[in-house]
Amino acid sequence: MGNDLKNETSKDTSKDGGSTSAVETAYHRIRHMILTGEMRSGDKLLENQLATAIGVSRTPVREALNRLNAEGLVVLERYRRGIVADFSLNDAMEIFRLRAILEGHAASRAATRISDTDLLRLQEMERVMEAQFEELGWNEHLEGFDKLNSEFHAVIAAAAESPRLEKILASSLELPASIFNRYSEPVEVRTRRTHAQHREILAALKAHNPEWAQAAMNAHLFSLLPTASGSLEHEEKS
Amino acid sequence: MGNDLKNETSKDTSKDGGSTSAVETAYHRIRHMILTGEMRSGDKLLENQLATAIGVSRTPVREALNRLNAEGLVVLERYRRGIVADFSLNDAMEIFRLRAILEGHAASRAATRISDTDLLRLQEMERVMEAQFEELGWNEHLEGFDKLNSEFHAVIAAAAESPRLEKILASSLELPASIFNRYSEPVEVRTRRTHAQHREILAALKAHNPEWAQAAMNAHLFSLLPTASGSLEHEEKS
DNA sequence: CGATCAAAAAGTGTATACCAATTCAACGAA
DNA sequence: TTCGTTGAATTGGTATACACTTTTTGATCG
Repeated sequence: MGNDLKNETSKDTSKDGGSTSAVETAYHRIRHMILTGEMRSGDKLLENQLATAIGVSRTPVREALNRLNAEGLVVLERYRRGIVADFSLNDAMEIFRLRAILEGHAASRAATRISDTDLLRLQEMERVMEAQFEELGWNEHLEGFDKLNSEFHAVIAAAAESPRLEKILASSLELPASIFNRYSEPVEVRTRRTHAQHREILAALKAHNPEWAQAAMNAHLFSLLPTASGSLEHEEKS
Repeated sequence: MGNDLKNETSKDTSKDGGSTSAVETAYHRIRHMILTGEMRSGDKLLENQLATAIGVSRTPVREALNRLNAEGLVVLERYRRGIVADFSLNDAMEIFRLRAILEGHAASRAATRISDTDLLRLQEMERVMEAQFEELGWNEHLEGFDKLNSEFHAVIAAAAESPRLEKILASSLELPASIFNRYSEPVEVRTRRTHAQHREILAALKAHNPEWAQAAMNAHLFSLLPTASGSLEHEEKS
């Protein structure tokens, strides 16, 4: 299309390409800050401050905050400034309980639907996760692990071919990594077990056995669920 | 600037009272139109037109549309006008499958947590539903039934004491009544069965028996799930 | 010194105007 | 018919203004 510009106002000439919308930018930036722990529970989220920091106006920031509020990562109350949500031990337990139910169901459906190429992708992801762990050790592998792990679960959720299920898992049951690490067992305890469980889930999917896949996924997630015994120490830090 | 217009343009917007925000007003109005079938799948949702119709500005209408989009009732694509979402048979089946899983879990939890006053509320609701049916007959009772039925399920979801579960059920798994009626068995077939199932759920909750409550709720929802006979309609998305 | 309360400051909710990017619809040509 | 083309319509986003509410500040009082 030979589109000749009639009025190149030479204003901002934004280099960001414009392909991603301003809300998307704001949403991902803020979400990332929360999930990685760059922002902590209770931190203030001021619309103007975020807008200038991200480089957009208040409007898309407000939309992003609303989405994050709906997802439970941000608490918004009328006329009050937003704050990063606080996750108690009970919240973490609830999230893992629901994830166990829903991802178990997803694994069950995925077992009879997943493609061979997706199976290979999962296998490769797990291989890389384990290789990084061997190479980097107990703690250094975490940042890469989190990303691959999310992707591993996301591939299974997508293979379930249930768009609402996929959306719920992706948007309503996230927990900031910092919170997860606070309530979970130490890395040393859970890493090897997680890899074994991933391998078992993969085996069940390869066998196209829905019950096995569901059970393996359930076991995996329930094993991550923080124990109720820790209810004594949930008001540790302020 | 004639900033003289207070608020409450011609219509008093019913009994809401003035304390609700403009987004809430817009959200509930549009949502109601979709769920009751006043707007049908594919209908256009123009921001300006909705804004003037509801009596607010574009800004809150946009927020409302975004929320409805996230809930799956509205389809928004960039620069395109919003349309009321279309629900295929597969969509209806998916929704009831997920509701069965999640409301079954909710019923299980509710069985050991529900208060006596909530049990009485449920009993009363069911009594009214059945009385209205006896009085009004097969079709005339529907509009009142839908409301009470939603409330019945909502009370159980709330009694589960799992806020995220409650929110997911309330916001991500709704189906417009018109769609439900299109895909479901005719009223005559399902009404008596529904009342019997409600009574059974109530009995299980009264007995504080989680497994029974879960099974009864599952049976209830699966019995409403449209039959898979017409399995492959293509639902094209591009 | 600390509690209380009212005014000032800060922040959100909404309206409005405006423009760019894109879609939508009507028209005309091959 | 079926294509492009083109102008109108619509959304995405910025900016500004202001009402309403919360939050902070600061003065006053016990």
